[in-house]
Amino acid sequence: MTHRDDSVETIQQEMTAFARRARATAARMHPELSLVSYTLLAHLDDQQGCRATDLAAHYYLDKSTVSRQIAALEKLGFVERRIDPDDHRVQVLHPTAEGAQVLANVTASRRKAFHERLADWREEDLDRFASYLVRYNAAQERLG
Amino acid sequence: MTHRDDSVETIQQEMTAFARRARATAARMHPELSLVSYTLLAHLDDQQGCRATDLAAHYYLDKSTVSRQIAALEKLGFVERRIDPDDHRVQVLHPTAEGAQVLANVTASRRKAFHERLADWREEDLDRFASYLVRYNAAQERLG
DNA sequence: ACGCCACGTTGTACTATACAACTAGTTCAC
DNA sequence: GTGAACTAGTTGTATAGTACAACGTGGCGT
Repeated sequence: MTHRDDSVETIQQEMTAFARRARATAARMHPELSLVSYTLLAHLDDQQGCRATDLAAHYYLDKSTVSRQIAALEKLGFVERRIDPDDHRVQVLHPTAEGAQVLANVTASRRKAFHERLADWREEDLDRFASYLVRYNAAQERLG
Repeated sequence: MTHRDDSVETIQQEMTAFARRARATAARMHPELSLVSYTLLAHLDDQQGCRATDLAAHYYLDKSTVSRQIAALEKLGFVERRIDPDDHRVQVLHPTAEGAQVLANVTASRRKAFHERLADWREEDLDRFASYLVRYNAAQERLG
């Protein structure tokens, strides 16, 4: 095995280990908003509202999955639907004031946890790590 | 927001994006062995056998979860149990020949996919990326 | 106007997971 | 040596997240 193989092996193992744990960790830290709901709600907030179909496309989720996730978020009062007046099939989804508030709290607390984990990293390393992740994810998206 | 904040934000987003997709991607590529079964089987192979309890501890899974995963792997003929003669509560788990074979195939194919994704990276970058991931995961383990 | 497409919901099924209650073996204190 | 406390693993039950297929409804092109 070359050194290159070793590195690839490690990346594979560590990414896998991370993936296995992420959901559970997120659930433990934020019982009020799962990793998925958080991601969807954050996207709505970021995009200033969008359609369920857009969420599904963006996150490679089935539309039925998104539909149920949104239904749950609506039931919690975190999301509201606005029927598009120009096309009555379309619902534009927006965070409610309460949803935005909860999102802000969870975001702050997640950010804090990440900062703790990365506290003793040099800025230069953080920078490189961030760009490697972006590059890696882009490649995964491109190659399936 | 400082540059440091930016980097942390990016790392957070990209790690989250990755986590969301990993399971589905793994399932699509290897329907015969889910991400979890793969991980457990690989650990057995690596450790030359171990107990269910060890798997649970190592992967932060409930023992019931491991019990069912192992039951499934046994049903597929990929794992066998050997009762510890010194302690009849204990089952030492081992991959079967067939299990080892399937594991080898999946490992090879996963490795290939990772190599493709990382094909155009310089060795130096791979090396750094690998060590960043190890460092990150260790920190997460330490801090919950 | 008819047929097709787009958006979303609902029925169904499956996987991964946790927690609690349980069985069965082991060890230790006395 | 016997009973209490512990450990390993299984099973019952519940929940979340997900996909696929069938469906209803609304809009659009010819």
